[in-house]
Amino acid sequence: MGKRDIEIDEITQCTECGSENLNQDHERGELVCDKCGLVLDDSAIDQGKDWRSFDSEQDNAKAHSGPASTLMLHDKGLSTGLPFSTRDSSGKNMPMKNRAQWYRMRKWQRRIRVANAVERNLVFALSELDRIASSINLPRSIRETAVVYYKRAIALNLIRGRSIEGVVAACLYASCRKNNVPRTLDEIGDVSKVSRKELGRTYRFLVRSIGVKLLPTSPQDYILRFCSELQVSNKVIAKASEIIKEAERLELTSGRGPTGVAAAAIYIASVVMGERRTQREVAEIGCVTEVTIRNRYKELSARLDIDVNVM
DNA sequence: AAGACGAAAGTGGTTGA
DNA sequence: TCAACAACTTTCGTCTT
Repeated sequence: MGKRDIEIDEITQCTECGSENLNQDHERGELVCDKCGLVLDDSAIDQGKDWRSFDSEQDNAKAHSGPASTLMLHDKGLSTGLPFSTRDSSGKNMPMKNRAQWYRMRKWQRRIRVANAVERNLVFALSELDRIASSINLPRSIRETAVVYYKRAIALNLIRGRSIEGVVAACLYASCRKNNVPRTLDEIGDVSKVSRKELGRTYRFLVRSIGVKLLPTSPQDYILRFCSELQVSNKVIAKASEIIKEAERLELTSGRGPTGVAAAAIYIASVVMGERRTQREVAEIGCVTEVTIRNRYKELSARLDIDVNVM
């Protein structure tokens, strides 16, 4: 019941994004924003004395002792290794019989440490995964698929030589695509700690290695999300997906970036249904440029006999 | 003034020799 | 490994509403 608890309770809103979904991570002593991942308070550790004291003399004597254990080391900095030696603790030569036992103990000690390393990797990866997933509001099922991929990646020893963050982000990206709720590489790259480029590289390596079959993304998969961000009516959504269907039938989508096609379809639909959004608005949400929207929508309107000017 | 349009040059990734 | 290539972006000037 230190005074820190009280101070933490006073922070109710993220200073960065204003979200009130704050998450107290007692293990790491951090107060974290669920939405953007900002650490609002990283010192939520009770820094008071370890024991109660009953008078001022004891108070001084019983102040903090030694560094706090830390999760940054897999064994919290507390483990002990067994040295390779043929002598015992008093410096005498060890009898043969004991050496074998000593050797076995060393072996198990090593194995336990390895197991801890894997576990620590996983703990770190899962927290990173949760951070990314919650900051872009990915549902639980997506996270679970991503965890499955990640565990497969560990089993295949793919992590070595790559960053944990990178592999985690790649797993999430793959999981999104697998579940037909695609996020773009940019969207995931923005909230993860790795560059878009590295994310793409890791992702390609990942799907090849763990053998997940991923179909190319359809623009259709983006319609709902983009539309809801644009706040257009259901009529526009229906129209947009109708356009996409036609476009796919006429093979106007192959080789084109799905986000560009989706954005153009939404733009056309918004104009046709009388709920015009500017190219810039749609472009921003679709993570493409206005030029791309223009190019796509010229192709689409030409082939689909939609005259945008008549309305 | 804001949005739409289009030309031109630049960028990053894929493909095939 | 390298060059060719298509898609896409960036930038900027012009036209339209």
